[in-house]
Amino acid sequence: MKKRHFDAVPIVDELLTLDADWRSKKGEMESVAADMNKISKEIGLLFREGKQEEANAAKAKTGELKEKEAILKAEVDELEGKITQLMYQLPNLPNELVKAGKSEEDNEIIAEAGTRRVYDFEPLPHWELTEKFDLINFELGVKLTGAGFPVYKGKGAKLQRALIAYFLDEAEKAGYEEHIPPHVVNEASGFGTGQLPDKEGQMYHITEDDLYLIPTAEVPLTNIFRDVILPDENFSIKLTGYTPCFRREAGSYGKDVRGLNRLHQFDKVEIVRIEHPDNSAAALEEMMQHVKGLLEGLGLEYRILRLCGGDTGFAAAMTYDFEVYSTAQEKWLEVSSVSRFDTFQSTRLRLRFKNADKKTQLCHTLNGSALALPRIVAAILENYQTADGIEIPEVLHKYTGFDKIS
RNA sequence: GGAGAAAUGGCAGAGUGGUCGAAUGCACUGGUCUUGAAAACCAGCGUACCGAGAGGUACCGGGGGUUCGAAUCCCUCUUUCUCCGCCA
Repeated sequence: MKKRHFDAVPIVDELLTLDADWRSKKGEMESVAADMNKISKEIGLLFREGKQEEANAAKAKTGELKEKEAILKAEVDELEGKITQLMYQLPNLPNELVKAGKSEEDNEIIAEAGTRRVYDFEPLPHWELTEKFDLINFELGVKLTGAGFPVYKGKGAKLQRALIAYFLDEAEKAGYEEHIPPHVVNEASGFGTGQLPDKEGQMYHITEDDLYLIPTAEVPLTNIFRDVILPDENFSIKLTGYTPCFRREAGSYGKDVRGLNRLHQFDKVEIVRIEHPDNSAAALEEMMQHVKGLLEGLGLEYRILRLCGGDTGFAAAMTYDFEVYSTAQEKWLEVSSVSRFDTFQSTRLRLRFKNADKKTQLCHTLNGSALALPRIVAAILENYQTADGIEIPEVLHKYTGFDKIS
């Protein structure tokens, strides 16, 4: 927890106190309940035997017990509520590989690949390219909705669709089963994957129906397995799905949000895995290889970061970020985030399996973007630009039907 | 949106105030029998929590209520089905 710069000690101390209190109160309550049940049964017997007077005498005794039980129950409920509240405030325990650190400056770069594009002309940033070739209209999005909701047009739209198809096909080849989930979820789903209550303000909330627009397909895909007990320990569940993602992202500003760098609505193909705890590390590795494969397929220069404690999300035990280099903006853009959650989500989801001893045990969950579109589009436009147009990476040709934008 | 019906264990399906955590069938697990299998027969077979254990508590869609006692009665929400309306 220290790695996160999160002081868990006061919360844990309070939890321990509350828990001890809860145990004793609960024991007391249950013994009162047991007495009540016993008396009720006796009354039933007396009535059947026609002993009205004795039964009524027994009834008289219950009043006090009943009252006592009600008081104890209220106390137990209150303690349970407090305990749950506190537990929700505790982030996941970072994996041993995760280094301590405060912010993104402390993240470790663990791999770099690809070659830097050099230009014999002055490269344009993607927001100028999209305008020049009429691929994405940001102003139109403002008119229809607001900032951060661009309108993709013509070859821009086609490129978008091609990338989605490419990512989904690759995911399918890697054994992930495609799903098209709802784009709106209920509160229970938000809690299941840990967006609630931690990221309450990040999601669009439809108050009238108490539903949330999904910030990622992770939420509906993983919640498919909420309240599920897998029958045995021989499982490895791999899901994928394309969805739009909606994020309020309050408080961001400046050049970081220019163009496609940060949007309120964007497209993403997500991969999700439900794994046996012993297989969690291997699954994470496989997912990394998968994402690498996509980036190499697209011919983009990228690097992989292992996030430090402070930058790792609340729910994750370990996260690897993939960034592609934008030559025109001269900066790294995050295009994927692959995380293992260990039992953090499965605890909230009540997602378990029956182990060899027939005991229920919590599964591990993992997920990753494979990939998030807008910044990939930005990188492709910028890195594949020529003096008079934009080339399309080879792997996309069969999806776009064209190999050049001009 | 309007009218009606329903929600019980993995599934099917009894149960309308007390001995019901819940009949029965199927499925499943173990055993007998068999060279093996099937069939038949016998036994077992929900989940969570508290407790060292004995045991206890809670759960019959969710929440609340009536009662000494609720699967059963009342209120409410959700979901499903049927009919009507509307609709891509």
